[in-house]
Amino acid sequence: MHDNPYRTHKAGELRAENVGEEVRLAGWVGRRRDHGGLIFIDLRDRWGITQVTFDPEQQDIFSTAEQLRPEWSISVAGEVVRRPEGNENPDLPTGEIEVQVTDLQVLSTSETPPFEIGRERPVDELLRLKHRYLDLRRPRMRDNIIFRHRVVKHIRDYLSARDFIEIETPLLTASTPEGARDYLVPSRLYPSQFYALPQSPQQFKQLLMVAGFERYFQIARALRDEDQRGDRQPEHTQLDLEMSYTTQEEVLSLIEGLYTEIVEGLTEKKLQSKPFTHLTYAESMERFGTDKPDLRFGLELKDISEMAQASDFKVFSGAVESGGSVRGIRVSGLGDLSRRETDALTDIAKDAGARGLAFFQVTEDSLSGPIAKFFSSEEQNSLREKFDAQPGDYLFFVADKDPVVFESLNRLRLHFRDSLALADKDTLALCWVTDFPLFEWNEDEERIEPMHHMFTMPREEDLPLLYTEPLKVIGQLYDLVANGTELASGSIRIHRPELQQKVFSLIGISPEEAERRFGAILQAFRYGAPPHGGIAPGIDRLIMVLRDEPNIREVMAFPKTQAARDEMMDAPGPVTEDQLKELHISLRRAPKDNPGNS
RNA sequence: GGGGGCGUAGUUCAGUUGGUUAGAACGCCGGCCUGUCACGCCGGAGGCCGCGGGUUCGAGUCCCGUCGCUCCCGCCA
Repeated sequence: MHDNPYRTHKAGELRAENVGEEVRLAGWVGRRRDHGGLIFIDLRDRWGITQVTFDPEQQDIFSTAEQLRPEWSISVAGEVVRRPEGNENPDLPTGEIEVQVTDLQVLSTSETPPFEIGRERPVDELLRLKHRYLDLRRPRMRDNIIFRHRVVKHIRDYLSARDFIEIETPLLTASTPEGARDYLVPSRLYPSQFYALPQSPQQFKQLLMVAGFERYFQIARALRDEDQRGDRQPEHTQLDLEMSYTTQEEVLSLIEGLYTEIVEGLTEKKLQSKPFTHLTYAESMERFGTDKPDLRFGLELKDISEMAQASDFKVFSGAVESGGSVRGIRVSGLGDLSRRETDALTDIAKDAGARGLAFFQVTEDSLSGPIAKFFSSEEQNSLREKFDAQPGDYLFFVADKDPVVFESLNRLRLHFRDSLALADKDTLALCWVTDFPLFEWNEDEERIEPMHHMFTMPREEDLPLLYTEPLKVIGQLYDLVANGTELASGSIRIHRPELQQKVFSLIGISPEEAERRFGAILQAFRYGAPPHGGIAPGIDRLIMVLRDEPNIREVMAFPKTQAARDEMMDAPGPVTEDQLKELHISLRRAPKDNPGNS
């Protein structure tokens, strides 16, 4: 084996036991401390930092060292020496030693970077993205990307050890107008026709089950042409997974084992519950007002509809009589709220569609607040008991249709989580939410639509309901939720063509349309399709949660801006006339100049 | 598509009721310094106040427009 001309060791690995060794290191100049007669450089590579020293007795080297500037790429050779007594740096793994440089090679110089690499401070997002290669040198980003690799490697090992095989599915495929907007790719060979980039490999993985691979996974890119969020990018990565002859319980325990290993093996976080909590959709809504509850803290919803209906407060009784409900939460530790503060809380409820927010403050022997006068002392006492309320607590209520009540109380609950710091950030509350309804009612279009996707298998015992009350059918659907973030979503699939046809007809897809849009999968199911099911955990969100990152960009090497631009490569951008001609495309208007700051 | 926040030195920010020459810290450049590790000390350079228009004797500051970044709603089976 040839000796590497640049280095013999990594900058993070030298320790006291290496003292006396002749080593060579390569990396970037980090902070430099020039004392005139002695120069210290923090040499940084992917693995860490080693302090190297330059002594004026080596004249040539010393005068070169005086020229060194941050982010120059250098290689140095020298002896590992123990630092003088009292000069160790306990903050550095390599802090007991340093390298006395006897040879210095400048491999390349650097302009002054647009932002400091070694200092953790906020930098304008656009500047970071334009110089992503520099942003990625910063320890936070470097560690996130390396951590991500370790998680993905663990996933591959875990699944490979259980007979799963990784199979790639196409990036160029057919458009499926249902769901998110597709990214389209024009076809050169077929004028006026387009490929679509996959929103997920859903149909391919089911076809792989028909093909007999039994256990498939893929670290797959999924693309959706929709507007961004803090946890949504145009392309994201999911662990796509599917099994034949399986059950919901089997899928859940497979993923639970994987996530337990990842959390316990790769992070400092602790799991709130092992095994993970299981909630039905109905229970999750009832207790938390959402199907992705943060279980690290209380503030659970309670239903007081019965009492509210009998009360003199028309807002309450009216809501129940028109088919809605009245629910509330108890919050401690708020002190005395000012008008401004209660208004702000009311705005949170209103943003979620509520018409207002009713509240009481609990006193020594009753309730106080603007609406307390509508409630008899018996009613006030029963409210206090229902919520186990102590003096000083606040009770907040929303009266409306159920979806509005749930959404507004959910938002209030999350607001108090953050404002009162109720959730321990080192705890990971992983939770399965199951038994989702198969369908939901679309108010706008006045039709039934699938809650998850149209290939989901109903519960066996609910099959008859498909013909009588389809909205009551529970699907074999499951989500994995971590601290209020949805991490994964999956289902047992339909594998019998006639059942699939029934579901299509319920959601208004004719046999002809079904054949046209889902022909391959329907046809495949006629050839002895095995029962199968799977799940698709999002990788980016998992890394976000495990690294406490507030934004998905922090866990992706090359993300796009909120406006879906790649500011480094300057994409999207115009193409040449020739390219357009080959694609049989003529533009209605010339492309805008690329946006800039001027 | 809608709403909020932001845009001032290379970077992060401050900038009073509109008022003379737009500041700080870090970074950068130069000098001094042999045990620093956020090294220290001295000195210096660096500004189309995002862009365009308006109000005004006078605009970083007020108004209108526009561009960009960002957060949220819609959207995302």
